[in-house]
Amino acid sequence: MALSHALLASLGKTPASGYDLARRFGSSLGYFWKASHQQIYKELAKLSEQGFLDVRLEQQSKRPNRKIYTLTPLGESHLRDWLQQEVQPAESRDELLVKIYAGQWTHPSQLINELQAHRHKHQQKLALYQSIAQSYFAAEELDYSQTCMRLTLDYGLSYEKNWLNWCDQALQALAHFA
Amino acid sequence: MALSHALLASLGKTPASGYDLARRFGSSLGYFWKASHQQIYKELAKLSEQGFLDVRLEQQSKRPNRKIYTLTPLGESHLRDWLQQEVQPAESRDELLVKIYAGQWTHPSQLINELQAHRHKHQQKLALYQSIAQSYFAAEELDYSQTCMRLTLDYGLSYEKNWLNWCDQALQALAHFA
DNA sequence: AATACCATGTAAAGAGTTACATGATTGG
DNA sequence: CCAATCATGTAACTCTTTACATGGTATT
Repeated sequence: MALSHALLASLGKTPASGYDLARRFGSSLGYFWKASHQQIYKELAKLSEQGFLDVRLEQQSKRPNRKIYTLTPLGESHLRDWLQQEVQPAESRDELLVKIYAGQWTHPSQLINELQAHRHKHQQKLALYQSIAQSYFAAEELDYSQTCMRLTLDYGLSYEKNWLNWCDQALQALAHFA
Repeated sequence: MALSHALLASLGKTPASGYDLARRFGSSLGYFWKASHQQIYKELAKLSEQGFLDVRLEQQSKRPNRKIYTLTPLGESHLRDWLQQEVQPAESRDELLVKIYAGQWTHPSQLINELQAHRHKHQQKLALYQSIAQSYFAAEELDYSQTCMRLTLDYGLSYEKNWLNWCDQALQALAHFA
């Protein structure tokens, strides 16, 4: 399970609460992993039970209290162990492509509408990633750790660009039948 | 759940057994969806129970008997209904990128090795898709249905090319630190 | 003689989604 | 006043993976 490893890796950078982590999945971690808060809270409980994380309660006055999680040495070595095991390329599961595959059962205009909606969403993600690239990676010289971060963002950028190109290609091809 | 829709769509093209369908997930359907035979057999049982599929036993002499599934009119309308509901872009979950993200806990050479292994696998998938493109879509003029098929393959092609490019970029960037 | 292919499944565990639940504070 | 943000969870359900199970035929 890689959600646990994503959490350990993220907490290895900076201690955080479940809420913080959920927000990280909306930004940096979000380029390549998705997790809901329900999943995160459950997984954090499990990881601290296993001794991979320490928990500390942070009292707050005008806001709900927070549980701050920190990576333990045991958690760190667990993460290192995982890094040495080979992983397989991710398998894709894409509903839009199932729809295109099933295109014969619907009218081209139906597919065109949906492609346009998807194109728009990918466009927005791309714009977001581009603004992040500008604000966080403006420096010329990046160290090893920054390079790693930059590469995950680059993946997100190229992934969204690729989608945009494919959507355009698909829209053009389907226009002949609409 | 889109596995069921992928199965209905595929059976809408040609009736098939669970075994056949599992092989389709290794080729055409495999560009965008993944399913194991265990999942497929279970789902087929459920879909025929719901009246979306008909089953017929095909006796064989020197091989195990086969159950051939066919799309029913009810299954067809169920598929059409689904096609009209908007779907969201797929969320990615990629373990390799989690590893890059966690790069600070390991040596660059570790990441480089893994990137090379992934690059090789994507290269092989690309070669496979390219050979399929040549043998199945050689004709200039494609009808609507063929265009849909072609588009799903094109997605697979661009997806793998995108991965190769990113792997090369990542390998180059990490070479400075190895 | 060993491996791969054909062809079907069951069972258990793990991962992920959706719905429900609470309650104060801040901004428009 | 309404919506969003902060902050944590539980419960039920669905989907996916992994392990187990069987047994004949064809190929190297």
